[in-house]
Amino acid sequence: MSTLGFALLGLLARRPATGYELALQLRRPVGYFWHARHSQIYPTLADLEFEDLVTHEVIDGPGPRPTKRYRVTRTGRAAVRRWLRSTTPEVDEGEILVRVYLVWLLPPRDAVAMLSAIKQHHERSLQRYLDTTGLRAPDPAPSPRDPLFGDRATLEWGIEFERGRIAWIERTINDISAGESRRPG
Amino acid sequence: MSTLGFALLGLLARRPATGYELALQLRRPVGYFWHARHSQIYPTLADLEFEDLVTHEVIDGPGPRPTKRYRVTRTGRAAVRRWLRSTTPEVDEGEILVRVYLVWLLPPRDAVAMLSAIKQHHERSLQRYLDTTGLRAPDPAPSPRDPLFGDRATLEWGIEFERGRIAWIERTINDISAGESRRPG
DNA sequence: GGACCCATGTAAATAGTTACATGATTCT
DNA sequence: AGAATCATGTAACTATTTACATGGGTCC
Repeated sequence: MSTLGFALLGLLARRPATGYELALQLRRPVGYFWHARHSQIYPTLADLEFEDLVTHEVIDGPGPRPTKRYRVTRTGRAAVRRWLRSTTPEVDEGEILVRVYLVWLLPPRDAVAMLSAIKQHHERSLQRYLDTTGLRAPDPAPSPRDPLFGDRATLEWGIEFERGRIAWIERTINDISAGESRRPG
Repeated sequence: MSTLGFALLGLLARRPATGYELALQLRRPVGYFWHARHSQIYPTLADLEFEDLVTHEVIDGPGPRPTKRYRVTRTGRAAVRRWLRSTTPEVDEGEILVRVYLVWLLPPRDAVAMLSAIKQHHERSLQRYLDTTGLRAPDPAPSPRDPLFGDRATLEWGIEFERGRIAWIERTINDISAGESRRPG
């Protein structure tokens, strides 16, 4: 199952919605750069329904076709949670934001475990970048007409990106701990 | 023409190379997260050759098929430069790193212009995120079992990402200016 | 003998974008 | 009258990944 499928299940776990409403929510991404269009969403909803992860009821609405309100099934809810708990050593970039967006579906302990796994992934990437010696802080600095200028600039971005990610994940983990201690469950 | 096509032209502008060598260079991305596999690279090289942007000579090497060393043509060089100079209001994310990687192909003035256009794009995105009120610093902080927790966390990431990008582009622009004044062209 | 590197390709599948198609209602 | 919003779908295309296929040379 695709990331989009889980994203839709997660959104439907908040409240039932039509495909159109889901498309609106995924149009401008909450959280950088994960989005989807209606042309991807409608077929995916049909797939989810085929697998009994969602159901729909027809409600009245405009348009030449019936308006469908989808809701996630018990199986569907379990499927997202199972996916969120399954940690893989290599985490796909597109997937990460969706996982964090759905972090509220897990009990705090599992949520922290998932975030830690993602953090480790970024720590490995950062280390790889830092190990790329010879390119960082070369002396003299490469001229802006030298190919090395491009190498160095993009490498610096990679390092900054990974550091930002790691810091953000650490803050999110802390927020979970703080929230958990405030209302112990 | 695809981003990959321009990436290959840019790499070949450094030095002639075989498809295999290009694949090695694009396998682990110099600069976060732009990469390509050989199965995409070989057909793209054929396309580039069809459009007279690259040529090849057969050299000896292993393997059941002839080993080809590609080099960029004069037309090809002009095509990358034209692409780099063409600024569009919306810049595709995947494209940005490739553009910066190839920034050395442009005279400093044009390079700065391109980077400024990309910076503006990120400034607009940042503003959109900052305008998403109600989600930032809500009081009380959302519980980690509340969907709003996911909303807030991913929004914070978006803001951080855009700020990091803008700072990085500004530094790169400064580096170009510094490099240019050191060796005036 | 088996794994790995060199080297080039194709095929099949998934993911994602853009464009086509329909039609009522509400706003300007 | 024209545009925008609600609402659902399909078709065609591009981008990307994974797997298949071949075969020599080197290293263990």
